[in-house]
Order: sequence, then structure tokens, then C-alpha cells
Amino acid sequence: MLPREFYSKDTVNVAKDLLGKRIIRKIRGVELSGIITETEAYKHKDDPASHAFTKITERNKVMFGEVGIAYVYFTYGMHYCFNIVAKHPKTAAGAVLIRGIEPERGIEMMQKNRKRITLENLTDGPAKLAQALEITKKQYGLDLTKKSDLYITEGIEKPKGIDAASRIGIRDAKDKLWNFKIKIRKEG
DNA sequence: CCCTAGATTTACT
DNA sequence: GTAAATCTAGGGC
Repeated sequence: MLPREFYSKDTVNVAKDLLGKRIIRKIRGVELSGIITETEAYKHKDDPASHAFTKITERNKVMFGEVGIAYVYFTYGMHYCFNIVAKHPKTAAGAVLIRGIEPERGIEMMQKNRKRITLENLTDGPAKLAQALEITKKQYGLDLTKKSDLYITEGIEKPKGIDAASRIGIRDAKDKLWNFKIKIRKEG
């Protein structure tokens, strides 16, 4: 498990540091795992694209709480997205959106959950990986620094190149390059 | 490859 | 009422 302190620094730095880490998910006795390949940082008052920008609500309240906690939200009437609360101790709110993983173990169950065969389309988007790993509102508020059905551990050695880009699907604050990606497969 | 429409909860105007 | 931290199927090029 990654310790609580890992998440207790600037959200943008945590987003970068999470690349290459491993997500462990246990479903009905089967262990699924994957390496984080894409993340996005969402902050507080200085970030108009963040859910926590305006004020605390029933949905975003964990972003204002303890770090290392799962923030799962439902959007577009269809999809769940998985975030990890992370912020500097002096900041009120922040979280890192997990946008993509490279599947390791339990690929068969992910394919079953996704009703898709190809590896390329399995977990290459925030709502896709949430569906593949069966992450829903039930995981809202879960402590990811403790061993349970869902937690984060050390992963692979981080590749040298981190791609910084504008975040996806937002309208405001496109000037902030808080989308981070690594390539661990050849074709990328 | 590109584009478009539709799925329909939550939060804010 | 409308837009949103999205994805899919279907049609055209």
C-alpha cells in the first residue's frame, strides 16, 4: 500500500507520481490489477475545472477531507469515474482522476464487465476502467491506503517520459497542463 | 479515419 | 432548463 503521506502534497505532483503505480481490485475472490498510465489533477479555488471549485456539496465532500480516499462520481447519466483525494496540507480540496490503466491480472473478468474483447478499448478511459473494475458509488469514501477490495500499491519503475497535456473534456482552465501520461506498451 | 446522436444523474443558473 | 472530468453505435469518407 502507498502510505497516507504519498497523497499529502500538491495534487499535480501526486498525479505525476501515481503514474506506474498499481491498482488492486478484488471481486468475488478474483484479484484484478493494472498499472496506472494516465491521470489528471483537479484542485480547488485556483482550478475552475474542478468539481471542488465552487463549494462543498454532497457529491464532492470527500475532496475536502482526508487524503488517500476514493472519490467516485457519476456523470453523463451513465458513467462512474474514479479519483483519489490528494492535496497539499494547506489546500482545502483536491483529487487525482485516474483516466487510464494497463491491465495486468484478471483481464478475463474485465472483458466480461466491459462486454468487449480488445485490450485497447478495455481500460483506456476513466469510465471504462471504472466499469472494468466494477467501481461504483459503493467505493465512494473508501480508504485506499488500507488493504481491502480496492487499494493502491507500488507498481513498475516509472518510465522517463511523462507527457503533460491539457485535461480532457473540460471547458475552463484549458491552459493548465494537468493531464499526465506514460507509455508502457510499444504502439502507445 | 471522421463525425454525430443518445444514454440520463447531479449540480448549478 | 442545461451542461457536464464519457462512451458507444452507426454512417460517411
